[in-house]
Amino acid sequence: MRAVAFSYPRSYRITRASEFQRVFERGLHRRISVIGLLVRVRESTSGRARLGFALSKRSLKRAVDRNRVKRLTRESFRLHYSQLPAVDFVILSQAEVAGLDNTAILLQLDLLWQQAIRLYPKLSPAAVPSQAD
RNA sequence: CCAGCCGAUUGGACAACCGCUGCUUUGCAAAAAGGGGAGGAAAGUCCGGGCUCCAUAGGGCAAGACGCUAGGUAACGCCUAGGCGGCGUAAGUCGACGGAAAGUGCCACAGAAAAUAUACCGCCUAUCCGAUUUCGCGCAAGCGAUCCGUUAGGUAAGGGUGAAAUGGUGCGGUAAGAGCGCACCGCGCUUUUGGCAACAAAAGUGGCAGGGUAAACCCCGUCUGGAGCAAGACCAAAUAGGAAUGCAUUGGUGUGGCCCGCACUGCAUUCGGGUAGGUUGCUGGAGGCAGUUAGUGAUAACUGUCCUAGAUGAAUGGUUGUCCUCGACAGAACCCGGCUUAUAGAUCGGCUAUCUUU
Repeated sequence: MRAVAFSYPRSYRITRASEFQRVFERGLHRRISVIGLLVRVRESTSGRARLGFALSKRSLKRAVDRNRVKRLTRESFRLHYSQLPAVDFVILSQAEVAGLDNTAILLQLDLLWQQAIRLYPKLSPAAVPSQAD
């Protein structure tokens, strides 16, 4: 049961060019920003939260840094998935991320998910925040 | 022992939990289990190939790359061996290392002169006699030499300039000088010997060509058709732009920088089409490892053995704990061979020089 709760299958990702375009459509998305990352968000058509990346070579020059951001974001997304609203997230990078270490990036991601939950309270699955651990 | 040179390997380890991914097995399916999952540079995209399509890649011009010799290779701008030159005591290492007696261009400043050479100072000879500094002879006039100067000529030994000035040193020679003559060194040419060759050595011969720059144009030799896996092939919603046959041969397009050549396009008739998306190309290969043989070596041949990433918004990870020397540069995207650049440390092998000891 836990294995199901924390998995990250293909259906949790944005895979089609048209779906990326939908999120980027002018005036229809919302923006969330934390240190080093910009996120564009729009209500998902699939009824669940999905994640996509648009990391530019200009902001993150080295492939190693791009991979690191993707892996950490995916990991954090996976662990917070049960609390997230049914929206599409597209992650854009800024050059400062390369200077942050893993724990700092994970901290920023925590802030990101909290903002998303506040923005879309109706779409979030847990109306009652689960404080029990 | 210390100081170096060359080559090679490695690039935190272990455990737990939570994930991702392709393969195999089980299963109707959902899923489960098993074992696999970044690099020496995966990088820069600088060369060379394979593969694919364009015509089967053909002719000419243009353009570009390369440039000591021989070999290796699928090929190369790579590698190996050798030659020559520079650096180093040495092991070694570095070199766009063909041609400047085919032509053109450029060479600041300085200097007389920078290339058909040339005479500024100096040196020497002759001349004019002007002057009379000094000396000799003479009673003197004067004569001879000398010095300062005029004119004509000889001279590249010396000075000065420069990155570079018609080869260097010595002896002879000369009015002074000069390859003017000779010896040795350097250079050119010829022959012989060694070497496949680059080249080296020896002998003879010529008094001796003539600055630098070819990463300036250029000349000589060798090589190169273009585009790239978003190549290309297949299945196929939506929408008509397609195919075959006949006719037409001017223009347009494919074609690469251009020309030739080649293909397509136009009209009629009959059939049918290929954008989103998906599948494939996609990893078994000029493959790795071990051995034997040939070769100085790069490498090749043979035998045995192994299968060792294949993603597609794009996996190969995250957290925690323990240990240590506290972890560098950095992430596959069709695949190989190189080159270049980045890289904390650790390990191994071979070699050189100095000192000490034997």
